[in-house]
Amino acid sequence: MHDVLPLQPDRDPWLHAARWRALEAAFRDICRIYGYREIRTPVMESTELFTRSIGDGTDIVAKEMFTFTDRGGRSMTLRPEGTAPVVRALLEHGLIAEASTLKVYYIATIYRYEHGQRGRYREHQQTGVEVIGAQDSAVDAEVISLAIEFFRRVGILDAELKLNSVGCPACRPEHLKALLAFAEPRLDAMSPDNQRRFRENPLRMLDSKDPRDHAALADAPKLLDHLCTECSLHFERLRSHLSALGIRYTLDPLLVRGFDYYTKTAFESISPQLGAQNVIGGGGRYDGLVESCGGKPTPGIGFGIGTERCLIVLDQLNRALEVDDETPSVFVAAVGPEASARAVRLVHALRRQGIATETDYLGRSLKAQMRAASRLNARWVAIMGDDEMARGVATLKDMQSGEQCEVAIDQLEKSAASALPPQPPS
RNA sequence: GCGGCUGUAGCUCAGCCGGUUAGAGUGCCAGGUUGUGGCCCUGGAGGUCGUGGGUUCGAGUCCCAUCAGCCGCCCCA
Repeated sequence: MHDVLPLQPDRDPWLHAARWRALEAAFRDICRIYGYREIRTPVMESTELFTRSIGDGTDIVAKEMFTFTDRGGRSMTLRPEGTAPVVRALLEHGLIAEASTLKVYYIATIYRYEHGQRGRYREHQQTGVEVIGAQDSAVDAEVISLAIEFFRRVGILDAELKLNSVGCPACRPEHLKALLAFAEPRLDAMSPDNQRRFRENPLRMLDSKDPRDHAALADAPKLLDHLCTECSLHFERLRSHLSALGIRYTLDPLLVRGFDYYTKTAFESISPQLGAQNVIGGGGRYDGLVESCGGKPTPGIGFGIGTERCLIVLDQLNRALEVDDETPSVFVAAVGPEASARAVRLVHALRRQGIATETDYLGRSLKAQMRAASRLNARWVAIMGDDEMARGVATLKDMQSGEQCEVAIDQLEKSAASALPPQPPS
């Protein structure tokens, strides 16, 4: 968990709220271009939604959920992922219709009970999309290209795409049988970790980092070699779409995702900037999920992107997102009680005209106020002291050129645009 | 959930084999300019030494616990 701050911290620029706004704006924009609409769902759901959809045996369900019992005795869980709640909401509101396609995006806070470290937080944010109702591999290509295009736009230029197919309920058991048969006689040669995986999650044996496991399983049966004709065809078409779009990827037969509901297409984007937490986005197809949530059999596909990880990658790459302007146009510097009282009205009048205006409330010296204005990068300072009060004017200083002139306060309040000197193109 | 490292001023960090008033840089405030920013000079404020116990005549320093952060594993965004 971490705070997102109003000013840019020296050490971790990515904690600056302005960067979060910029990244979210870029995501919303790319979603608009691709035709996705926003959905927002509650942060907590019935626990059963996740145990049913993600799968009992997965790490997330087994040990990473924030679960509690509410006063009515129901088991509730802070959402550990974005897809299941979206499917639940769309079903509940009857938005999933036959022979139609629904495309949504979300920006959501996600909770996982695990040990934090850089890039991995118990509370973090994911942006994601879901497409419900289409099984065409062209949709897989669209979803992947949306993610890639997002990375490109925000400046994550080193993202690598890994692709795999995890098959479907028709072909997966075949492969699993073959894998178990292959692995069993070799168990003694493998690491304790992999002996555990053999029982709990055999697919994960394949991407072990232990050299012993690598050697023992080098010739293990690959998922891709056991795909049924439907899955195989789907995968081939997706690959040809991706190459048509010029999207580069590496085939990773060992890529396995952490949720049980995935079928066919699985993909991940990784960035070498991140160390152990190098996955910045991942997703896949889930053709059985809608049905298991109580709907009619309906295909679906989506992905999630980690906001924190993207922002950290950008820090590492030393790339600054273009953030919105938070600098004031005018800083009103009043000296003395009479001028300060008058300044309250001037500040209000300027703001009414849509001019970003700041002022000082500490009764500091003019020098200190000038320094504050300079630090805020204010374009102009309106100086009001006893001299000015006596004549109903303010001294207007151009902080770039250092030139100053006098302007009637009344005029500033009525029409500041005409009173302020024309702004030179910056 | 497992293993390792680190917690001293707002920030980045010094602080010797335990020794008396805990330092620097930067930032902040003020003055030098009796009403004018950025540069420079001078001064000032600011610290429960993460927290709680223990050892000791004496603990920022050693020991234990705890919390937080970081690195790796597991897993994942």
